[in-house]
Amino acid sequence: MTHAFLPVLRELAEAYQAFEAYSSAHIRTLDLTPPQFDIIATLGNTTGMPLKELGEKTLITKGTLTGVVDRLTDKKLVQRIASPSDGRSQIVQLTPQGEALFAQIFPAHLGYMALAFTELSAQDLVSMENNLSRLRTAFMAARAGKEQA
Amino acid sequence: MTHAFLPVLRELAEAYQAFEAYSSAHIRTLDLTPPQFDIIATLGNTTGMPLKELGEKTLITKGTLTGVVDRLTDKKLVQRIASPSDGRSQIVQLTPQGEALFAQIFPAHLGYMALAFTELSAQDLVSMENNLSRLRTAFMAARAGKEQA
DNA sequence: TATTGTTATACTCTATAACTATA
DNA sequence: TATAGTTATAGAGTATAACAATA
Repeated sequence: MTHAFLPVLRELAEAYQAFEAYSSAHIRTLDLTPPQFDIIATLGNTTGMPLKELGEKTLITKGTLTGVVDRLTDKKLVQRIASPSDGRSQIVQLTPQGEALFAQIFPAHLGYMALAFTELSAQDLVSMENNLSRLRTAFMAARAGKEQA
Repeated sequence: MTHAFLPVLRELAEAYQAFEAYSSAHIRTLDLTPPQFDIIATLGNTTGMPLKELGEKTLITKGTLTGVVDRLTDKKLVQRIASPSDGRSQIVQLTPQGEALFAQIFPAHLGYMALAFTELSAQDLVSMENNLSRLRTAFMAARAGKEQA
């Protein structure tokens, strides 16, 4: 049995691309890019967080994150404030406009995504969640193994 | 039960990102980008194909594809030849150097990817493949539903 | 010395549309 | 008229490294 994992890789890539295509079609109608939406969604219902933490949650590296946050600042959706506890740190938070946008589009986006799941049972969802979690763990373990080698 | 699908979306995104991070770490050591590797892998063991077909298989749109193929041509890894049957069509194929590179790196990449699957059983793989296929189908059906609406 | 964030560089990909040359 | 591919445009994300301010 050689490379029986190949169909899994192919299906993973295709499932993700189908998700991404479906999701981003909606996001682009909101005049946001997927990374910008990710940041708005991450900052929603919080009082803000340092750029470092925002980068960890969205998997955007710091050099890139500065640019994405700049563009959201130009749109008046987020703002930077100095951290009270660390002079090196900038806290990013939604502006009132950003909060209003979040309150409007986040539920709408969930409703849009829900349309894709109407044919799947609760059992299906649990099974998928477990399988995907194991897959993620497998890649992370392999990467960690490579690092120490 | 509201939005029970959300963990599935999160796990899908994280599993894909873990896969992408692991896979592309190897690809970058080969001095290729992921789209470039995708093209080399698609052209390997073929006699070439029109840009249109290459775009369909790699999910790269035609305007972008011209640029990616240009960069691979600069590296002497692929070449364009005129289609014998359709004067509008260009066929892209690996050069001898491209074929040599494919023969060298494709098995190496499979071996690298296999390291991530050592802990998963054949049953696991079948289950994952089925779940991912259903997920992809769900997104594609939702997108098709939106289009006709 | 180490860390947070910005800046700079150079590239790669993306979306979109206009354009050409064939069909 | 429609299709294959190129070109043009403008943006947006990526990797990387050097840098300033602060810890």
